[in-house]
Amino acid sequence: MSSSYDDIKTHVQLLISNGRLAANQKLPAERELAEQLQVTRITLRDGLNRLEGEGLVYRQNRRGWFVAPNRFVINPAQKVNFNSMARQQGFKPTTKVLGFRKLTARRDIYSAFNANKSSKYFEMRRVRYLDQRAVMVEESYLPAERFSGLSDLDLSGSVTEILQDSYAVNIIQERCNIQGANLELLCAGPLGIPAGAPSLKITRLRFDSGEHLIDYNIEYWLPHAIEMEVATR
Amino acid sequence: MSSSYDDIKTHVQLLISNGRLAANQKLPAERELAEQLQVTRITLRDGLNRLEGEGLVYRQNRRGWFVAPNRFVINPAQKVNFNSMARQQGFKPTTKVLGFRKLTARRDIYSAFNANKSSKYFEMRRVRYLDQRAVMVEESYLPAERFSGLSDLDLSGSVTEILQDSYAVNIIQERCNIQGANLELLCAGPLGIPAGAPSLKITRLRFDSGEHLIDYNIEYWLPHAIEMEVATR
DNA sequence: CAGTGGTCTAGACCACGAT
DNA sequence: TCGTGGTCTAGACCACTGG
Repeated sequence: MSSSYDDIKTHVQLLISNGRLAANQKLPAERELAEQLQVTRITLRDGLNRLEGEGLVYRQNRRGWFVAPNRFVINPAQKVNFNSMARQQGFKPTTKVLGFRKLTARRDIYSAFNANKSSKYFEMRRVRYLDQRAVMVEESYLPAERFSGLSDLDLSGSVTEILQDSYAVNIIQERCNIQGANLELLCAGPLGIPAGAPSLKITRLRFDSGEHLIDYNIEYWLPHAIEMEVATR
Repeated sequence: MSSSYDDIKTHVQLLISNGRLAANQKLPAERELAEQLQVTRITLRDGLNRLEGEGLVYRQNRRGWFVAPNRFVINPAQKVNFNSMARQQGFKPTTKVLGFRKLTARRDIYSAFNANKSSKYFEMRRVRYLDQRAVMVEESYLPAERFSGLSDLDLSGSVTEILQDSYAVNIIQERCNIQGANLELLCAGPLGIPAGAPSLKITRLRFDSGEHLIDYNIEYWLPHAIEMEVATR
């Protein structure tokens, strides 16, 4: 009843636990592992995909397979600050702004804002890293006329803080939707994985004290890099 | 830049949207689809796996591929009642009890209960169906001495209601942890999918008014059968 | 029992990363 | 440029499902 997957798992765990490989270090090449295990590359890759699903390893486009570190814990029911949460958990967070532009938004966006088709929005796209590993791509949409001058500010930090400090807007309510979704090329690229790979898609609608929608936010997380905590009473 | 995946997706979407195939109906056999598309079975299966990731189709062990219905919306931050929520969304929910036994619990369980190694628990395992499709396996652990006689009750409904009606215990607080996890055979079997398939694992710690842990609950959901809503202020 | 999906072999070519 | 991962071909055998 032992499958070749079990062999692969055992083998990789040995490589890791022998102390030879620490978190974020690269595994041997697929062809070499397949040789060591006497299986075909396709079988080996099936196994690695499963190990990825267990959070043991992760991949990067055409660079190889790496030992996965501990999961990052996020709390979607909080006005999270990515940077401080990451540091609390012993990660070194960084952010790269992929793009910023003004646009007439897609239907799902302007209808969420309860606005009409011709209304203008800022779109901001960013990648978030933990210890140099890209783990999330984020798309934010904010009404353009309300936040004029936004592009002049430092956009690598927390949007919540920018809104507070520069526009005196406080987010006090959120509605999140969480689902598994495949990545389009536009998001898969910055994450360094192939298009079509699975992700955890978190859509946040963030409201101010007047119950007005302020920030329409979509996050695509590597599904095995994180776990979520939600507490309620 | 068109990949064979795009062809497969287009082809399957045509089959569905042509009205020939409604929700929960079976697709043609893999070999037949591969023939129609002039690709190998392994390539076709890669494509179907991706379509599954997009929530378009789902599989059942050695039975075939089916057209996926709409996602079921769950709210982990609520004392959910699976049956009534499902009916609200137009599904026909059913439940099967897989097993019920008294045991000395695993370490993660008795330590969550802040109890010692020799304490006894009831373990209840159930499968939940929506329109005959298995979508979730649930494992509940409850302290045995507090809920004696539990096995004599009807266990196919809501645990929350049983606790209320028969033991006058009210759940007023919950802590959830949500993560992607691969399925062990014990859970994959009842869901009709192969071991190692991905799932969304929701662990709930459910407390009464005295902040005592009452119910230690683990749910394994088909990741593409559901989406989650979380609201906060 | 026939046909299906699940798993595996043994190759191949291409595009991109590192150097 | 060389080696890597990403993708694909063309088969095979087994375990299980369904009639």
